[in-house]
Amino acid sequence: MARRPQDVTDAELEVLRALWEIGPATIRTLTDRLYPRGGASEYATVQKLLERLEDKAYVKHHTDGRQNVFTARLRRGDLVAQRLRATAERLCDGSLTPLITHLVSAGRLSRDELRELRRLVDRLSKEG
Amino acid sequence: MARRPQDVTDAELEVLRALWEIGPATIRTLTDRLYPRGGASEYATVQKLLERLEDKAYVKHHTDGRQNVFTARLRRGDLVAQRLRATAERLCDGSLTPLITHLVSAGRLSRDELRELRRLVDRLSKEG
DNA sequence: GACAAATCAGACATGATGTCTTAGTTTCAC
DNA sequence: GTGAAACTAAGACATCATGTCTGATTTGTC
Repeated sequence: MARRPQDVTDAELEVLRALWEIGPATIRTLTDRLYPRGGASEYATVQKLLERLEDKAYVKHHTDGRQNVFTARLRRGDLVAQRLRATAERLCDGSLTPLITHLVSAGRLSRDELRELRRLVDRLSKEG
Repeated sequence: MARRPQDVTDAELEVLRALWEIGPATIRTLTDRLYPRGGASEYATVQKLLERLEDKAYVKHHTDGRQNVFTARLRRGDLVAQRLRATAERLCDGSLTPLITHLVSAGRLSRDELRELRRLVDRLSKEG
């Protein structure tokens, strides 16, 4: 049982969320957003988090003039997918169906959401 | 950003899985299953994992004669639910609908699974 | 009592994670 | 060109989760 690092850490996720919301941004912009009234150390923290995210290929950057602009290479949905797959893998032998069943029956869906879901199922049934 | 411990660790999950499969069991039984040809130290490892699981109220035990028998207090589905809720919380502002949509459209469901899902949706629509 | 098996209690190493420091570089205003 | 301000680069650091392991103690059996 070797310990495995988390794919995206809590702090890293906050950075990603910020990038998703405001799009490509500099470290300064991100720092101001994530740590209002933050100083040099918070800046360095964000920098380190971005560096680690870049190591994991979840973020890329290019240089614009004097500063680096960071961009997410991963959409929110991609991360959702990844987490769902991980859960299915470790808990349901890789099958996604139990997740769906659980979500639909316990998800407390509104009437509209149910209608939406039915449309989706109908479409997939026809395609299949 | 304080670091938060994982709710159920990888090694702990292995113990839980074993409990789910074979039902209430002694440390010895679990150790033999999880660490074949394991010795005293592996026994102690399993014991420690069970202790931590019990701290989290995911496992309970009672004494049977001289030995302790451990039982899961959490079903597999409960843990699935918990993880899904956590994912929704951190990635979708708490809403489960995006998870469902993603799973259904990307889940590569078979015809039977789709039929099953449609039945479920129909039933919920009527109830709602 | 002696032996075996189980429990209890806690030490320990490793590494992930969030934070922070320092030094160096670039840019601009005056 | 000098100083200030802003950014980058590189890495140190403390904390603590996690998996593993050791030793002592208890309990039951022959």
